[in-house]
Amino acid sequence: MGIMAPRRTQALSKDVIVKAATEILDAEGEDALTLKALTVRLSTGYGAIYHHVADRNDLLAAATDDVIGRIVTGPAPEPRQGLRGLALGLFDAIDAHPWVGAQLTREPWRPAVLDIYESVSRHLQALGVPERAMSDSAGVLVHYILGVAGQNAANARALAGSKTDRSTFLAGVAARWADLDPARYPSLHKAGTDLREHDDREQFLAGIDLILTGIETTTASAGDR
Amino acid sequence: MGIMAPRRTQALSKDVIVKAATEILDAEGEDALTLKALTVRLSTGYGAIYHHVADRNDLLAAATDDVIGRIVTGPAPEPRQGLRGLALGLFDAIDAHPWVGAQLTREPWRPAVLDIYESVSRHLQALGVPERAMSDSAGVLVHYILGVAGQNAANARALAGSKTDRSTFLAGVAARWADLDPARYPSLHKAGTDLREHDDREQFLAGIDLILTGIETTTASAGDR
DNA sequence: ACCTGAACACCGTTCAAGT
DNA sequence: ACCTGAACACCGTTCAAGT
Repeated sequence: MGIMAPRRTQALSKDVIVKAATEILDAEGEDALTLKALTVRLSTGYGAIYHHVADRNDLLAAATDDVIGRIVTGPAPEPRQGLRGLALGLFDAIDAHPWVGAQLTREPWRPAVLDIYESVSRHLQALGVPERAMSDSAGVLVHYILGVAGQNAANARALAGSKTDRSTFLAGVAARWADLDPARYPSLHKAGTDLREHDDREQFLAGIDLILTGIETTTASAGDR
Repeated sequence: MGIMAPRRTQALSKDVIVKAATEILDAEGEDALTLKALTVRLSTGYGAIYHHVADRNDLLAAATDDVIGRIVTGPAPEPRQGLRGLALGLFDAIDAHPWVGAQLTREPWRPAVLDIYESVSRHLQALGVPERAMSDSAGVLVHYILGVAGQNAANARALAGSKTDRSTFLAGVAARWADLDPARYPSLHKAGTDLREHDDREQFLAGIDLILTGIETTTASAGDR
């Protein structure tokens, strides 16, 4: 309740800024993260932020690295379960912070994606995938994970406006598929009518399993190439 | 060479606008597509464009639907080759128009992604994938394709600024991986030193094959579930 | 070194006015 | 119906000036 202009009590730092940005992103979505909103939340000026952070994109990337860095794990006792655990951890993190999904596909050379690739590679190694098959195997898994991440981000963006929750949203997608012209989209039309309940977390894991089976089958039968 | 203000000779239409937008996107990248740039290129005003098009995003989506709609194919004589052909067609299209890759992950309920999903489903059906495995199988393939699409878009964005071409860019990525701290990123470090020449088109196809093998192995051994 | 905030150079979108 | 372009409401970023 002083009379003077309220100077910040907590010293500004990149960490503090990234944390504030993360809170805005989680609460209000990607578009809500404006420099203006940050200055208000941190009761500071634009220059103070730019003193610690290169630009808005640097901020998004740093926040993404933070989230992913917490998920990525070392090798687990049982390799296949370890890989499934890593995949689910990433899925849940991206589900909780959908803006991460968008950012991952935007700057794939930043630590976040490197951490994912590295962690996937280690699990594959523990699984006994031979050296020569590593790059293709890790590649397909990482691309799949990033693909799902992007979809989750898109869904969240669509969800942000409306008031519907996730399961009714997915049911709405199924309903829209069912409404599609059966002549042009026969498979989707059928899928839409079949697919009343759609658990995309389970489907994500089913995809991981399909890919792992493909890797195992291929490397087991190609010992003599 | 008339004296009067040069009224447009060609009538404006959504098609004409989308075509102009595509040319700008291909030539100068995603950021270059501004409404201002469009009015200049079409020698018209903002309102004329908004009369045919809902907003900038509608424009990007329509351009994406155009590109993808030309690629998507019906079933081929040999199903597995047909699927590989579809995948390669999509890869090449996204390689030629990287902004498409970004847009696909942004609005997955638009015709572009529906067409991809539908086409993948048909090929899988021709391949003999049973009904109950369709949604997981098509899902993993589509997510993988969209993941690669997103990466291509990101690479193109990074490439846009610099003058390097694609192969030297990918070599640069490998070099950066090799430079990574071997303690924190042992797998990536090793991959970077190994991976001198990296053909991502070939790796994309290898991923498709791994997934197809996984689908075939899984559905073949699960006849009794 | 760290911070402030007015100013700058851009956006997408609207809308009263024209043909 | 179709088009024009000034005006509006926003952006991210810079920078001279302060402490």
